Amino acid sequence: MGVSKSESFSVAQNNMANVFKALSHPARIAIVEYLLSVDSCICGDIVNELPLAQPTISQHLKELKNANIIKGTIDGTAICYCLNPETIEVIQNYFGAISNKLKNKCC
Amino acid sequence: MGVSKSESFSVAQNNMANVFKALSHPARIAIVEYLLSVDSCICGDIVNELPLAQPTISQHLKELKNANIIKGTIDGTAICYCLNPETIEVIQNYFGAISNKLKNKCC
DNA sequence: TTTGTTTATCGTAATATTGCGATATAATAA
DNA sequence: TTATTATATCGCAATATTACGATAAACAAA
Repeated sequence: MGVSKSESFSVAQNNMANVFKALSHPARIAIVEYLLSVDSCICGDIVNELPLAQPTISQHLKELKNANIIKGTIDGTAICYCLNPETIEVIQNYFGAISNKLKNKCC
Repeated sequence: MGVSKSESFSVAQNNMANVFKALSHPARIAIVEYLLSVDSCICGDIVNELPLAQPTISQHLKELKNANIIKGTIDGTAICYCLNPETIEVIQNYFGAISNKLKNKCC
């Protein structure tokens, strides 16, 4: 027991769950909001913004990257992280469809 | 360590993270999609739809309820679950705002 | 080359999540 | 009352997540 029975669900369901899992931690929400708040994509000072150690931030960034929520491009010594509009759109479309179906229901 | 440092983040950030945490498991995505697919709100047969035991489903429903993603109303012996449009709207607005801000950025 | 800067990875302790059998609770039916 | 039905809770084992110190890797500057 204790194993998530992901094989029992569709690939699409697992994909959506993974995107939401990446967003299921306040630190990662804070990272997303920080990336939105800065003008350019010259990041890397996230460590100075959040009350977490550098390895912890690096780990959170990795999870956001794996879920395609952010993209990282190498810029000399630093790495430039920014949000991936494609994944934001996927999420928007998912909830847009839910919203439309909900309108035709009794609830 | 291993404690999620949620006190270090804003209430709003924690709230959004909690909503996404509720959606971060394929079984809960499957429950949401099932609730959308049935015509009425007369539910409770989710146990027959998903390959999980009744206590497990009950636990997943509790998490969706705690995150205000679904509502349950008592209907005799059964309980009628349905999606909560308010929370769906909150999520839509969140990504709508992200999308708008992203349009004005270099990425 | 050596030094400094930036990010990633390893290892590990603390804690949280997942799944389910057993059991409890609550309401209806006989 | 005693079933029956539907859902919730308890308790526990297996596994996953979180956080961070130590360290590595990659690159630029001196």
